[in-house]
Amino acid sequence: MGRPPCCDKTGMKKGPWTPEEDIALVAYIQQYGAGNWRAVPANTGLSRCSKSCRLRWTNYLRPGIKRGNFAENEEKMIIHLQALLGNRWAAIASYLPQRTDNDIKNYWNTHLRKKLKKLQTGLDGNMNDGLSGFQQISKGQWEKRLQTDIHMARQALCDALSLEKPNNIPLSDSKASTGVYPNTTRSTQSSSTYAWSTENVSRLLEGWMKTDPKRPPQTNSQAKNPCATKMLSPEALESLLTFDSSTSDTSQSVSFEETMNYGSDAALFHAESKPSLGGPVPLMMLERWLFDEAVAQGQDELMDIPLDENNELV
DNA sequence: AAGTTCGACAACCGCGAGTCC
DNA sequence: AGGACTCGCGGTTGTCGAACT
Repeated sequence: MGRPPCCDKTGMKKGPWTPEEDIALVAYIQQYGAGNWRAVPANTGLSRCSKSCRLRWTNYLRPGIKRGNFAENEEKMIIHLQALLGNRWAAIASYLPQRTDNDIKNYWNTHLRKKLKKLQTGLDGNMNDGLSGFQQISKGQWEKRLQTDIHMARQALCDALSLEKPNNIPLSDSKASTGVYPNTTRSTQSSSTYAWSTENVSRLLEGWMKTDPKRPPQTNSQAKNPCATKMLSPEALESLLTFDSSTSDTSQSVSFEETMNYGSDAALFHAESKPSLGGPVPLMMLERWLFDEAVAQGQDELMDIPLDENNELV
């Protein structure tokens, strides 16, 4: 007997999600929390596979995620982490707040891989060190890095458990609470309108997380998924349907520091999808470690990849 | 202007790990 | 102990607009 399908595929809708579907999903998760995905299609009336619902939530609707507009430091982090961890996108994403593994994976495949290939070609023309040398990390160095990685993960977990709040990093400004994240993707595509709607759903969720002073008792799933503590109000639903993208600042960019300083609720959401490290990782420490490692190996070329104002290789 | 190719991203698929009974 | 089930991850494909011919 083969493995049964995760859900009955017959009659299941595929392809891009509509705003109505998103709203239905968000409303359900607001009420019952994320989890038990198998029950989601039945309870929401969505003709979507449970896996599709989970993916949609974790990658796009979940509050606290940022999309597109990778900062220079984020780019460098991804490059280093990819060299260190390989294509373990979930692990890489755990070091980058607000970024999903899918987003990082796509960014790597569409941007960074090409850049590095280009760079590597250029370096190979000169000598056999640089990037190629960076990738030829000895076994001992890999083990050392792995040990450090584990140590840091453990440290982060201890920190997270010892703190009253999951994240003691204060909000640097009102961006997170107001949800004014930079518009990032598909600005030129027809689906950009809907991309805005998706972001708005996420924004609204963030807003509720921060403004609702009282939280009902948590169920088991809610304990794992803080988002379950809010209900979708009619006003919110209305705003979802009438969202005007012109109200958002598309030109605004978020610095790496701002990226680090996401709010506590966002951190909760973030931890939801990235539980492996027990919460936000001390990124500055990690970054410093990565930088130091590269420098120690005399392979800091990567850190000095010339980038123009658009974070493009020059 | 129409057709083709390319690029970017959303979404799907299959598999493995973990959990529950 | 082991089968059923759920979830998460990584690779891959599909879709659509932009750029090019």
